[in-house]
Amino acid sequence: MKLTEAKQQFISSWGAFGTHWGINRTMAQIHALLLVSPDPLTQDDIMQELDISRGNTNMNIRELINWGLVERILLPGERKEYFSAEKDIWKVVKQIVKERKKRELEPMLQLLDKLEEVEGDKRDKHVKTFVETVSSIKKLGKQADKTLDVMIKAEESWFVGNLIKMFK
Amino acid sequence: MKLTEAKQQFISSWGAFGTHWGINRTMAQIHALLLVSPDPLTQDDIMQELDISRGNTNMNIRELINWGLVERILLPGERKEYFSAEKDIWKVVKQIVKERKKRELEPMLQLLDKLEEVEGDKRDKHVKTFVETVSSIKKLGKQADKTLDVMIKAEESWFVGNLIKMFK
DNA sequence: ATAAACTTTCAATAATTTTTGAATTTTCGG
DNA sequence: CCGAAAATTCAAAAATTATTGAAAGTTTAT
Repeated sequence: MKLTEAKQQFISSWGAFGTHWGINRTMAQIHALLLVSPDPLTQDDIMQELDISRGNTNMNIRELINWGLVERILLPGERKEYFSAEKDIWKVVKQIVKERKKRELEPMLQLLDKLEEVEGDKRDKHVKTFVETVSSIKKLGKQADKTLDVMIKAEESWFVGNLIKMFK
Repeated sequence: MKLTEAKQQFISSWGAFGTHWGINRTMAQIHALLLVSPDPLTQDDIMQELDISRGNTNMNIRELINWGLVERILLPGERKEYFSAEKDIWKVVKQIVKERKKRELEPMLQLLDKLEEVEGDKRDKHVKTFVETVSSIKKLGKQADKTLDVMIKAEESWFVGNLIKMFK
């Protein structure tokens, strides 16, 4: 397979992958393109490669920057902004985990804390099932939260090493 | 907070949560409703509680059954089908992990295997960056795949116990 | 201060996804 | 086997989400 074709496939399937994870196709595609580009690209480069509009490109680059996955690079003597993606995949994964934890897991745990305190007689099976369900989700969620905290701080080698030990 | 309100909030936020994970709102809401219902519900019960159409209800129940999160229950002497969700959250998580691994991670790893073999001179920085990116994603993906396999087979107590040890 | 180069915004439009509900098919007690 | 009850299908409609592109805003070199 030629590089051009391989690149296309990578970008397109990274995009499809993204949509299964609540990330929009274009954002994932821009990320993929930057991941396999040896040098930083401009907004125009990206527009051209992916054949998308200026506004769309701009919006999604900004979103990638918000997620901490892409950085803006200013080359001395150049007017244009360049963009480059973090290439260390472990860092990328940690960054994504960190953001999703903050945006999704933490608010969910807060809500569950509130919901657990529902009024009503625990002998009523509706109340009982509700509280039990909420509590058990909360319990697992809290554990996940702690685990992810450790992961976010960990070096890849340390983390993988420990996982391997665990499975022996 | 009253049970009715708490239930509403739980269902609605579980639905919103789902949409961040590529699951449609209604499917997640039906799941949430069944999770907090002490007894199995019929299609009509679900339609009524969530105020959605028959077709929609049917489609999403079937999808939940495909995911292995809900089971069909036939009560003796009853014509109607009843539905019930697995209440053990650890089992639910394992089931979701299992399905997503099969549907998303495994195909991605297969693709990366192919893309890694791209033709071209490794001294060309475009080729080099492409191969390096693909390889490092593949490496991490394979590790994740193994870890998830262990998790899928594990008992909650064993798994959590080991995680705690790891963080000491 | 100006103008060219570049970035950002956002209302309109397009594409995609979800939902509806009526029609069809299946199931099962009698 | 019949008929009513329940389940399923699917084309059309609605809702949601993504994309465009032109206009407005910024920045920088001179």
